[in-house]
Amino acid sequence: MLGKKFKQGAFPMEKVVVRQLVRDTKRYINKEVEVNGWVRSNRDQKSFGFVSLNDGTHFNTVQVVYEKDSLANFDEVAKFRVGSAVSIQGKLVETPQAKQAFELKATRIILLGDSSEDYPIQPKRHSKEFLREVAHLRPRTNLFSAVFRVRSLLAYAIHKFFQEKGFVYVHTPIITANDAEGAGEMFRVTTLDPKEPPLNEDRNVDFSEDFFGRRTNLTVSGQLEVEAFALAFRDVYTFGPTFRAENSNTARHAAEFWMIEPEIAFADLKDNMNLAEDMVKYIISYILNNAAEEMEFFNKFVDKGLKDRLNNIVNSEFAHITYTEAIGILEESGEKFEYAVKWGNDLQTEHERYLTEKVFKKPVFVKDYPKDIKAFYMRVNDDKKTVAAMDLLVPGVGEIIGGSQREERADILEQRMAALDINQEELRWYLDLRKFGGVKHAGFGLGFERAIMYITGVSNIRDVVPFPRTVNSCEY
RNA sequence: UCCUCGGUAGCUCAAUGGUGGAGCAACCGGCUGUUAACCGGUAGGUUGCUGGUUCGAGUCCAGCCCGGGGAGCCA
Repeated sequence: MLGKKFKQGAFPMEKVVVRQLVRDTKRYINKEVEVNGWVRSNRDQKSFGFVSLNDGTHFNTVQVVYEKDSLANFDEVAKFRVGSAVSIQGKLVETPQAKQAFELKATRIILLGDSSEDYPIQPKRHSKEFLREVAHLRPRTNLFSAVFRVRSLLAYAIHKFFQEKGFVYVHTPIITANDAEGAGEMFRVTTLDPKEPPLNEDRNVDFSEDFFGRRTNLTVSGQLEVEAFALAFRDVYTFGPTFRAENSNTARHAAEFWMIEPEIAFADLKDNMNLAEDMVKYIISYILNNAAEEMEFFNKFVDKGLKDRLNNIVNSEFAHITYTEAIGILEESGEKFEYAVKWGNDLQTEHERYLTEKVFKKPVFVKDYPKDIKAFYMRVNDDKKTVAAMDLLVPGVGEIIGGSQREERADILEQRMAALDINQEELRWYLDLRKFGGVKHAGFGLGFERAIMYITGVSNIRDVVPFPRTVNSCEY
């Protein structure tokens, strides 16, 4: 439909979107076009005025000039409020001396949808906290227009990266019967009546009466399932929603978020880290090259060092250290940490930030963590004390990727599950993968929103999710 | 869940325990090139809720609700 010619009176007029005008300006200069969009601002004077028009197809607005002499409904147009939807016909002209490269000299302006006096989005700075309360309107602001366009491009870049490498995209289930996925509290999925659930002989809720005939939850990770596909397709990835019912109240946690989980067979931890580094560099490059206006905006108004930092990452090798080396660096740093640095304890946020922001000043992989602080499926190293796990820490956001080589030796995996009191019957299928052609394999999870935060500089996860779900908050 | 800071006009913020204000937005008017336009005017308030102290509470105290920042858990 867009770009198609249609009859307007006796003259054909091309209906265009702002993206076309920006990308292909020369083609439209001195031509009559029609643009539909929403008014960002309207500044009228005695005999002329300016509308900043945004149609959502590009970060930029188009300046529309309207004059009393050439517009029959000048007086009405002068009163069009911010947020109104309008249709504008006019001639595109170059404006070399002005702030913008071109503008639209209107010949006809029609109000398509009025915006009432109490429209909350004003042509001024708003706090992000306020805009969260009007999540249905905030995509019309510069910041959120840029964030959500980058979100879309980033999803595409991730698919592009994996598809170009021949990875198979796997839709792992959203509803799962595993409650041993090992990543925190889960949301129950049920059709039972909460007021009068069926009870069994022990007067507990009888889940055999439930929809699936058993207890089910929303997934906290597609990893276990995607391992099955890695052992059939070799290189695979998931990219979908994930749900955690943790009572986490931070700028980096949401109850519903998206995660990318590649899994590669015939591959070890080193291959896994190489893949993660390639992917991070690829998606950053893609956004820098395909969202220039948005990145310029973030660099100017959100984080002044953003572009330099991202360019630096694309062009530098990520640092690699072992957990044990990390502990050594922290112990010798002389820094006063709130939490004690001790081999066997997990690294705290303050430790991670010190490593990535102060010591290396770039992304750093930390690998070979003590097995007692990591999940059952991670491969036990030869030292029997550590597992082949890795976290990628980045300045500003902290942990963005967590991954591991998986334990492919059935006997050791069973020992680990027994030690951690994990029900082997429920995960029989997972153990089967080791029994029938099991090979070394590895994978990681990338928090999609954390990647967006890292690339845009936006520091709260609630501002990179269209309609965020967090503890005690599920509006819209 | 814990620590911490905050809640005053639609928004962003002022106001020593003593008559609640400003800028922006809205509305009315002015202005021949604005782009966070500018200039003049008008309107706009149960100071988050409940209770307490006081002659008097936006201000002090208690409880609750909501939000920010930090921590834990993690992606």
